[in-house]
Amino acid sequence: MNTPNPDEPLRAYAGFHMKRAFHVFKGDLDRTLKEFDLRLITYSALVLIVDTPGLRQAQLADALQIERPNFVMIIDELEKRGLIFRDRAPTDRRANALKPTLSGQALCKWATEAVDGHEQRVFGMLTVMERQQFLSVLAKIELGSEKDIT
Amino acid sequence: MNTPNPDEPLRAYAGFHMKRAFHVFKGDLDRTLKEFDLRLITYSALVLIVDTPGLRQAQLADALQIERPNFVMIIDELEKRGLIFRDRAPTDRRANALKPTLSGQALCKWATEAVDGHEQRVFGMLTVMERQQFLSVLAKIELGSEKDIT
DNA sequence: TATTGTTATACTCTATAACTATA
DNA sequence: TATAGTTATAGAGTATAACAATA
Repeated sequence: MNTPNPDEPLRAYAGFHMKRAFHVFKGDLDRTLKEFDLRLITYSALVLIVDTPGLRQAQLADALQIERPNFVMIIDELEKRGLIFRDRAPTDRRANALKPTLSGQALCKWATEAVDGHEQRVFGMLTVMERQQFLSVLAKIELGSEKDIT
Repeated sequence: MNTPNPDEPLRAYAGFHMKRAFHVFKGDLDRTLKEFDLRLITYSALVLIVDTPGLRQAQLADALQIERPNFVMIIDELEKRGLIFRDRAPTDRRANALKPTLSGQALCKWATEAVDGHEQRVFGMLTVMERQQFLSVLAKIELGSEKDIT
């Protein structure tokens, strides 16, 4: 503890490196999505609406792990651009069924191709097996939180 | 793209899972550090000052990858609590040499023990090899950003 | 009474311009 | 003139309380 080592200036604790790696990753992803005037959160919402149309806002916000009030602005943004629209849910007049427009589906497809390119850039130096194992560890960490909520 | 699959509601692109895993990870780490009235960034700064005392603020901010203006408040916070102090650099009266106090060293040690426990919790379900490979991939992603700055 | 979407708000984190004192 | 630390500020991202419409 009290013997600084110039060869190892940063103590190797995971939280620090996880933050830095996420920062690098997000930087490249943000640059990639900026071409389409999307952010990580708006792209995530668009993908989800394209893949599973008809869900209500609360369900989407829950899937994206963001608070409902913050989701309103995100949906506003996508709707103003004509990428998705709020449809009245037939069974519950309080709820909005979120659905993609044709141009929303098209943009989602183009952006996803660019995101594939981004993943090639960021994961390019990894073997296929390293990449799979990395994603599997991410999934395990995500699930780890659920066991805490006892 | 247009065929939603209820079994796979979330398309598996890495950025989304990286964000969620980081969120879970940071949540547990924040809860751990709260015991010591520390945040990830103040803990990181304290560790760095304890391990390599005498560095100036710009060097620390650079190592922590945060902007110099934002680092001032962090140092203020640690100094007010008597965990570190700003010493005048002998060769340059503009610069501050950052050094830990005895109580700063003690708190760093206790907090680090708690952080070790946090890593056991979050990585507990991984094998030693999975954990090593995960950290090695994080390091590779971090380094990936340096090759972009050509 | 509870829930959906919404508004307003506040707090953290991050990024940039500009000042001061030294070099 | 350039740099170290600082101040002020603005923009994201995130979290909570409270309201109207509906269940």
